[in-house]
Amino acid sequence: MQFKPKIQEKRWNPAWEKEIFEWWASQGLYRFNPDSGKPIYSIDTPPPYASGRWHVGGATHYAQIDMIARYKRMRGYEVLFAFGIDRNGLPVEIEVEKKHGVSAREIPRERFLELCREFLDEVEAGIIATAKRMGMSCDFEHIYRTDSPEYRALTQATFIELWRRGLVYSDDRPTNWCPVCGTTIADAELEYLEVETYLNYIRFPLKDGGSVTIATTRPELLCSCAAVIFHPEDERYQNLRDKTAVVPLYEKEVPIIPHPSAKPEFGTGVAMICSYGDYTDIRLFRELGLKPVIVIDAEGRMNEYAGPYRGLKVEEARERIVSDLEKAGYLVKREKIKHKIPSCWRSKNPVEFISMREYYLKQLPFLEALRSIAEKMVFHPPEARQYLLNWINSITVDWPISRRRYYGTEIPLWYCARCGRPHLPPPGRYYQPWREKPPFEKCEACGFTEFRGEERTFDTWMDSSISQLYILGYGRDEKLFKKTAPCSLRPQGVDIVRTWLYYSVLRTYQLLGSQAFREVRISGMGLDEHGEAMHKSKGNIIWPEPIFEKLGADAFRLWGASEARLGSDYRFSWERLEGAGRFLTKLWNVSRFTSCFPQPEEGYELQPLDRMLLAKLNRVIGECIRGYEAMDVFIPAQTIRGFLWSFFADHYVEAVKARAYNSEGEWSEEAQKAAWWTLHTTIKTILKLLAPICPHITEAIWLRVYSQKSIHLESFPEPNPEWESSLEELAEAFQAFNSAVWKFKKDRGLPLNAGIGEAYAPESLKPFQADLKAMHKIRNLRFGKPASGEYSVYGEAYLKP
RNA sequence: GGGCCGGUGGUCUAGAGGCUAGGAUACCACCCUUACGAGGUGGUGGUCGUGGGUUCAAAUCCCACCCGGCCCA
Repeated sequence: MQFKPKIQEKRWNPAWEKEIFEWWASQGLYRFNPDSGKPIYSIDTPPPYASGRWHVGGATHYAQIDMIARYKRMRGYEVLFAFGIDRNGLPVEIEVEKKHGVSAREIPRERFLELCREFLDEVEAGIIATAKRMGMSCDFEHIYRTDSPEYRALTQATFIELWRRGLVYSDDRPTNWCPVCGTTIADAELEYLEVETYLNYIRFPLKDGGSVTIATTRPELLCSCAAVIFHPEDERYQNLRDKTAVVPLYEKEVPIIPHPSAKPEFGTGVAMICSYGDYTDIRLFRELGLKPVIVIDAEGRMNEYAGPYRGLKVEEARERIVSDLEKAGYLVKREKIKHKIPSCWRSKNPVEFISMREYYLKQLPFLEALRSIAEKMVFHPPEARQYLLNWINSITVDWPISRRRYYGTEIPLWYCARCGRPHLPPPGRYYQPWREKPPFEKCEACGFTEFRGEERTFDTWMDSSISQLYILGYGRDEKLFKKTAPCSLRPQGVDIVRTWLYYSVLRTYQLLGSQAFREVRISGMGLDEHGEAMHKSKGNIIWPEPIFEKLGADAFRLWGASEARLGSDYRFSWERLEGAGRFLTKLWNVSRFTSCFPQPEEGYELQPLDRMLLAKLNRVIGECIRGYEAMDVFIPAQTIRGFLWSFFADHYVEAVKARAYNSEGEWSEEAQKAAWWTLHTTIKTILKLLAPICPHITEAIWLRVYSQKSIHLESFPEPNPEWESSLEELAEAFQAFNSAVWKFKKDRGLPLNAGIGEAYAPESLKPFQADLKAMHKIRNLRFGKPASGEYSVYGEAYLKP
């Protein structure tokens, strides 16, 4: 009998991946059908931010999410695997300003928005192309964009709802303000940069005589000093208790208070509390009930409270006041120090804490409820929950949601031009108050008929934090929303737990009183070869496209799955990527070998060797399910690789070859067919187990050998109780015996296909007698230990040439 | 400064009290075997970050420290 492989090509060619993707697309394989009757599994895929392409870390992240989606589909779910593009926010504005050399504040707003849109379209196209090239199975026919009128209308509608419920307020508050960017900065956007500055030692006279020296890096804030603190256990200053200090130059009396926030080792151990030099100041003003005086304006200049320094920039005022203090004899000394100051993440400029009227969304009243929701959601890995809890526990102020920016969702408000009363439009459509006429006739308070449109936009997290509500149809398709909420899965990186995850959980609770997600998957960060995060500014970004060209998307995906346990950071490595590529070659060839043989449906009689393999295969199936259910694709990737390569190919296939070919007719037809059946059953199972991770190559093999229909329409394998067998326990002894024989031949300089005269194998391997004999070409195969004679001994194997 | 995570052959990774610390990759040697040389087989290579402690027994638990990462202040 002649055996010809159905798979003709000797190697897997990654270039075929594109055709396979097209074939899927032409069938609409991944189209979401809410009416299929299957249970719905919804995935709130992170909408990638369209300011730049994906690097390998980003691409890996999305590839892993795709594996989960494909697994869930094979488990019988109707998977809502959304794909959106996040297009709101500051980074896009910065890129556009750079690219066109314009300033958003200086060109007409309409024109600026247009430039942003052009830029976003370009970047978006690149991201989508990459997503498709990776074989992602999201619904590309329904991509959403966070800057679309539909999306922004929903953001605005949710704001209107929260406003009506009294959760939005505007307030004078110390706000992180970047004088360079001219915008408020959310706490989440601050960066702490180390800078060199002077620490100034300033003598404060005491009201009852004597003096105390304080140390400060912000002498220009002297005019806003409201208290002086020392550490309660600092023995040097116990005599200061209940004393009053006099602020130099301003002659203002302030209390001296013992407080643990004072660091005895910093400066003199005595500090002044001003409004506002840093977060400690803000906290203490609140805690001690002090009255703040704001002395810096929006341009970063001193105001009238600074007296003679009015109109000066902060840095100028600092130099001037230091020299004035020196002249007046208050400056004790100056020291150069390095310290970390809160800075604008964009301009790297120190932020000032100034008072601005901004909109806030209440979050403090919800923290307790959010903690209990965090406990209810299932986290993968479980310890990732702590990231969210830590963040919730550290929140002390409400969320500032208004931004003085341009490319974002507009705050839907108009103000009466006479009395200033804010008016909300009805929810439903997208409003741009800065360019539109208000949808009302006259002020409900004073009856005036002219209005001023709000010019500010929302913090972009106001948009992003409703992505899952948007994809589930909230406010747009109530029928769908009823079916799908809460969202099944939020997959995201660990770096945005405190923003995206937290805000989503908060907003959903505020709007619906319920939990946003059933499950949350938190993955680690993709790092470069040296274990460092990839940043444009560092110049260490690795792009995935050359990898797709050279090794293909499947090799990349397999690498991305095999690199680290869920939650751990993973490093890029070409070496290891190539290793993944070699595994695909192995898979291809072992499938090619199997494809030589017919696929019997009956008339086969499983041999012990076959039953051992199937029992092990059961174990592999169980392990893969366990891994996918834990959302940790590392587990199936490693399990499949180890089984297919180190056991199936190296041991089972080598052993069963003789029986499968049966060229001497030594085996019965039933035994030969059993080899064929087992080979095909194993390959089919492995292909399905691996299909979520390597969707292209498994499809290519599937279509060549097993079916006209896509493998991705198959059900995921389940362990088969009939395959359970105690023969599985013999696997190790079987491998050990094979290794012994191979080593024996190697030691004697014999080729592996050389014959052996006589061999003793462990008694337990007797069931495999015929296969072992043929596999190693042993003329006399016995079991147990030889009574006498000269043998080479390898463990439990006794061998004679 | 705080929290969390990590440190295992040259490189990467598994192991969460008890088999000879498993695997990948690289390296070396051998084998051109009726799927695969982009193969196969075998092998060299480890003070499990450092120092203490608990235990009959520690890579694993505890303490301190060092290094790296992420997040926060």
